[in-house]
Amino acid sequence: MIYNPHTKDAFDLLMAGSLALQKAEQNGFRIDTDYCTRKIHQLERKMVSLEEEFKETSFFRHWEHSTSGKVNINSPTQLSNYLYNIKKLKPAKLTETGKGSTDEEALDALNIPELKALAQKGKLKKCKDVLQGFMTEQVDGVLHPSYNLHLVVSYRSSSNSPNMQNLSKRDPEALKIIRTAIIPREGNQLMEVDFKQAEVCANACYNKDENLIEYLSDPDKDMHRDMAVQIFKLDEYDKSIHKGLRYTAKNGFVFPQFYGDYYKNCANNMACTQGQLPQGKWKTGQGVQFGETFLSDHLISKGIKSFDNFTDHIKEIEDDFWGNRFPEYAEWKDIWWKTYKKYGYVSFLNGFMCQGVMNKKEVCNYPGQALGFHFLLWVFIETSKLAEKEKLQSMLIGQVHDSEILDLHPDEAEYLQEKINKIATEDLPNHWKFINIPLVVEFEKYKINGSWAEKE
DNA sequence: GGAACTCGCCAC
DNA sequence: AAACGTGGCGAGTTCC
Repeated sequence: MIYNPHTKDAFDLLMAGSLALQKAEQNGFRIDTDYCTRKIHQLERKMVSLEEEFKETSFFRHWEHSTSGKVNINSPTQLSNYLYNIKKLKPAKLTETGKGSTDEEALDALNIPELKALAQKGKLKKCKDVLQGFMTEQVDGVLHPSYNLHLVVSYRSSSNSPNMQNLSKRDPEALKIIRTAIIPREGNQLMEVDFKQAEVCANACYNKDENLIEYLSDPDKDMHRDMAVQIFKLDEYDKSIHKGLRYTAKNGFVFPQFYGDYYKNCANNMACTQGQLPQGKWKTGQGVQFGETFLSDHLISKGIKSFDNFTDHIKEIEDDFWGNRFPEYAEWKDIWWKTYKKYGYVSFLNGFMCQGVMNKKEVCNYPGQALGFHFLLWVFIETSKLAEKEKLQSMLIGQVHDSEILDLHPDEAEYLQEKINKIATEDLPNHWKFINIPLVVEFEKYKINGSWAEKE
């Protein structure tokens, strides 16, 4: 993979970008070191008791008894060997190299209650490791992560020492443990500025799909909602009841499809992993509940009576998705792939290019990933310039692909929100004329003197 | 005794 | 025909 900015504009974006990021690295994230120390000890105590609980199970005693050396309960290799070679259990799934998997999903499928304490200990250990990482990296109570612009094939950024781009957010318990450690400067508050659907917007700039543009331009339209209605055959969408199904449609169908996944994986993920339904024929009272209804009862009432029925249904939806809903997007993928095969490289809208050996999915995914991040990088640079020019007390401290994080002085909140909104929604589309959809940013503020776990 | 690999899991 | 894109990191394990 060879890639380089091949216009001055692209070169300038990376130059200005690295300077703005350097400034943010220098500012850094303030952390509560006393909290980290306390929490690490507390987590260690909980881990010890969970480990003791696990070691009293007959499951563990049998594992120990049937192993020649010393058992390391933290070793996925040893666990895999015990479960699949010694006990001869059938793995629910295999790893990349063809061995029996011991990830959460695979272990859940085995239905061994004794493993629950072990899994819980693993989760706490991950949290502890993050907090310990913070303590290792902090200088006078401040984290100075590195943000890299030169490491990611798709032109996104990466972060390390510590990685501030993968802090827990989905799991509420892990979110609280980890993000309570991140605090603003005295009297300040943390604020995130997020692009709404950055990568989808970026893709629309390339494929110019009429219906996709319509979805992104009309605030009342919502593709994830529409897909939930279609996938689960809802008579009408009720936010208070069907929010979870919308989430499943978004993360189990729309995004995987955009990245190149296919109906079988999507069906399995949505029905089994997220919907909690079994592989075969469905019975009454199975699966996740929404409102008063079980998923199995609802789908059966709509004529989808088994996993195989559901898979056929998702196959039809996939055909409809690319054939009728976003046909120009599908066409763009083919043209884009042909262009790459003809010339051996592809040129991006904002002056970057990539060449080298790539498959179709890579070739079709990189432009959107790059541009989505470059929307943010452009805003980041302008925000940084603004803070310097106006000698603001607020400071940029980090970035997560489509969002920027500020350590905000409350007196400057209103001013900055107005300015950043203008930069993102007016100045940016003015700078890159190929932007063919309205860009939207959302602001999330956290409590004054409160941590990154306490929304305002 | 360290480099390289594998696995699992967090984010977008 | 096959089948999810981009990262970082820790721990365990294997290779040299």
